[in-house]
Amino acid sequence: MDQNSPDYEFTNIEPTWQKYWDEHKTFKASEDTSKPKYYILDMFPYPSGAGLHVGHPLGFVATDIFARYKRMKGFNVLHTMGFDAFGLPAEQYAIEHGVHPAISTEKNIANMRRQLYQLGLAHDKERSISTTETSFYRWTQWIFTLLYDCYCDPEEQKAKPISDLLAALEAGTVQANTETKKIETSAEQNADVWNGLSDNEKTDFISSQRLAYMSELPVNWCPELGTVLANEEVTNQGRSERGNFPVYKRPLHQWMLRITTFAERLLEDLSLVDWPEPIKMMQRNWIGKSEGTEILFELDAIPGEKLRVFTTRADTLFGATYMVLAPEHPLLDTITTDDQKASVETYIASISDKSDLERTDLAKDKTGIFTGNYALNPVNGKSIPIWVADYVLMSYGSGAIMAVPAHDERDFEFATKFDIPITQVIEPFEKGDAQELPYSGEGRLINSEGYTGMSFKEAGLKITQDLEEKGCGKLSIQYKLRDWLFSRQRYWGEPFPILHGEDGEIIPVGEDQLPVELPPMEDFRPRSYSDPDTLPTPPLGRATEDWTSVERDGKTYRRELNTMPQWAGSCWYYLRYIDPTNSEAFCSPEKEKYWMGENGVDLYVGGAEHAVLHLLYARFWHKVLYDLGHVSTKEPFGKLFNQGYIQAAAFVDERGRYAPATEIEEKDGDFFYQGAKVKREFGKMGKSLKNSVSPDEVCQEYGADTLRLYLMFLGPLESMKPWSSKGIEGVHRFLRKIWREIVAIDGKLSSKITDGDETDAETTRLLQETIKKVTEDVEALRFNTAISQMMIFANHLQKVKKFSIESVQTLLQLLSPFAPHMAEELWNRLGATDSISLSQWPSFDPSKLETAEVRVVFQINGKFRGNAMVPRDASQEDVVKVAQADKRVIAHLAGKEIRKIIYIPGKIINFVVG
RNA sequence: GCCCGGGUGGCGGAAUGGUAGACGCAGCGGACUUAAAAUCCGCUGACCGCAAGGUCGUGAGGGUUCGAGUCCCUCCUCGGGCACCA
Repeated sequence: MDQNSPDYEFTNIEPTWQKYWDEHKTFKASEDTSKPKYYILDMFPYPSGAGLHVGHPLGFVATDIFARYKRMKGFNVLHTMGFDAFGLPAEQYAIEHGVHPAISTEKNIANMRRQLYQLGLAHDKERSISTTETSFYRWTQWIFTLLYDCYCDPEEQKAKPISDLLAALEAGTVQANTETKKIETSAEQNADVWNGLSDNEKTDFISSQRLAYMSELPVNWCPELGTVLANEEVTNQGRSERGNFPVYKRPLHQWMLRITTFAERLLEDLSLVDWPEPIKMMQRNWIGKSEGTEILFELDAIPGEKLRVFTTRADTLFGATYMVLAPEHPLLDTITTDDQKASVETYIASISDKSDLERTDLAKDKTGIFTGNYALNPVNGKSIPIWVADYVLMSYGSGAIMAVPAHDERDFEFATKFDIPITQVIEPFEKGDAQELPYSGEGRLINSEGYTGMSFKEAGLKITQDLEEKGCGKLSIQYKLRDWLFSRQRYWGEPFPILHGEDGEIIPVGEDQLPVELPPMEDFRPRSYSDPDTLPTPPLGRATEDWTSVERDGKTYRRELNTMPQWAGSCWYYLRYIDPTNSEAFCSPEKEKYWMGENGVDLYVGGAEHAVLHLLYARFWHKVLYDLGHVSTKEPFGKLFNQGYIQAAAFVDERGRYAPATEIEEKDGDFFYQGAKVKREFGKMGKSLKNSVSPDEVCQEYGADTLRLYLMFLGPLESMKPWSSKGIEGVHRFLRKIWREIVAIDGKLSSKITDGDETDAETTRLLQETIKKVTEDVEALRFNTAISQMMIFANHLQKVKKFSIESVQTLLQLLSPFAPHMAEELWNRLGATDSISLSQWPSFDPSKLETAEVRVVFQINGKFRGNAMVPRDASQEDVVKVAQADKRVIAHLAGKEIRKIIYIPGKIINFVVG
């Protein structure tokens, strides 16, 4: 394709209109309450050093089209884009390129802004922000102090200020249980317990309730990255998502966010949002709610001490033939008998050396050892041996289980290996169903004394009830979700607004002292280690004394040296778009109410890779802000849409190396690089597969309008599809076709255009159909079929001799969200003085869609045998007559008896024959 | 292993239970041109047939229905998620 085609000069047109929109602030969003609002959002992009490839704009173009459409439909649209520029990827890029992240980040943002600009996106540029700006992260820090100053009220399941808790404790309306670290409510008011506590105990208890807290817990320590990572940032191979380095569990003192207290609401409120079902499912699985029974087992040799387990199958209690403790279980030492002490210690040592990877994936074989001690089954007093095994996890339930080998695959495997008895207590309802053990299905109880014969469901409830009466059991709910590890030992992140006193006192930096700015540091690199036993050292520890040390009321404090993780900024950026320059608040309440409306963000588009991480974290923060009255919706993102990835062909040679996709020659279905045969595969576009296609190249060669159109024409937005530069000619031809129908070779308007109403009936009908189809398709984000329909109409215009200016103006309006530059240019040449982007979306007249005649298909036994035009309101009799006069129908009916006739007016007439 | 989402021409993909393959790419033939590019017209699922037309055809096999790519059951296969969560 020659970019200097004499007719359609997109190289001039596109920059002209981009400048026009800029200068006229065409897409500036303001709080115009006379119009309904529409808030459309793209997932927060990270400004990669590699720049965009054509896969990135897929979602950006989709939201742009939809936003432009909504604007033309009369909505006040908020659509902008900022940059998630803090975090590991940005910092790793800086390290790899030997640049300071502040510099590389700024450069990468500038490049990305340029790339986005040339796509003609209708963003409100004045609302663009970056998480690395102090005016932004001061509010990230502010929200952190809110989390620090809050607890979750167990009754109301609601975040409230710590001062409320203190007041309640002092008034005695709630009690502090210092054992379980739980807030308990009791009938009578009693402040004695609280008043009896020492100051330290009080502080400890309060800390144990804060939504942001410090804790020493086994965390994911990645020595090579020099930082700890959240569970979500560790692959199931036990390596870091970024860099694929080994990760070790180490108990370290870290900041955590108590997201677990919101587990139930995060689960429940999924019903409030319009999200793809698979994403909701992933969140449900991640939260992992499980209803069951908590059972207390007395210990044979240790009176008074009890072992707490959680089970979802209380009905199988009579089948519990052994117990298992997690290796980290606090009672393990107490329980282990003297003769077993040595072997247990050897066992613990053998597994503590293992990484998570070895403990889970590779260790298919169960390991464990007997502790020497026994527990008593509360239903029958039988003693049950207690083992320790690493297949039980300390982090779930109580870190101990009752093992029922007959009805649990894992327990069965373990029992078989260690010769532990297996007692069947459930048999299938239908005898003859899978009798083989382990059987984990439904059934009725056997070998269970008084419960024998009951259905498993009934028995589960009854046993739980009976245990509860005896005080050794109760219904219980467990979640897989863990608290969120929130600190990183890295430089490029938001500093914590926290000060540490010499005596261990922790105080937040006051609101008037925010932001705590990241100190400029030459040496920002993390210390990385190959020895997993080294402790992390945050780079901020090397900042100058005047930053790390702070005076408050005559006391010296040390700043928190960790930084926040990547996810912090993306938890609330959508609220800042609403009021990006506010220096008094993160967002003004009035603007928040207007733009968030009833359901929050009206459309949120992004990849499915954020299904649990970002979306769960952001929902959590939003709920806290909601509880504290800072936002007005329960959920941040009312509707979510996942766009599919764009894949591209990549070519591997014999030695497994990737050859540049641009230099591949194809011959008879085989592919060659420099004469050598290579194999084709498909993968995510990127540097490593050497198959990136930059939007810059495509824009230069075909223009942004063509790229936008092609990205949308490739296939359904939600599905994964391969990029091929071949097909792009098609949509480019379509645009040029429209151009030529409107502009003659001499640059004047085409002589085919007539003034006044459309005179051609078919053009009128097809235009109506096109308005209808495009409107419905855009509304449902089916951009590919909307484009097809416009192609059909353009092909029609080409065939007719004349068409009205009005018809073609309407077409341009339909086209304008997709190819805005060309649409503006032609709209302008047709005489308009205002932007097409501000014109009103065409509506269709259903009555004009109806034709006097309709095509009815003839079928014999459901098989197509012909068709004919009949009057729209033709009766069955009339249609039968027409059909029976058809040659093919006659042939197929010959000698057969008509048993039945099915007539669907305007569609088919079907003869059922014998 | 469990839970989702797919499988339709040479390719990307269209089809409220009602003509499978819209639209586009690629391919073939033609027009225009000194020639090319661009553009336009025609053909293009497979097989049989001069044609009219017929038979088959949406991963495989069964079923429901007058009629199934579409609904139900079983299986194969690709992609994604979770994975000792008691």
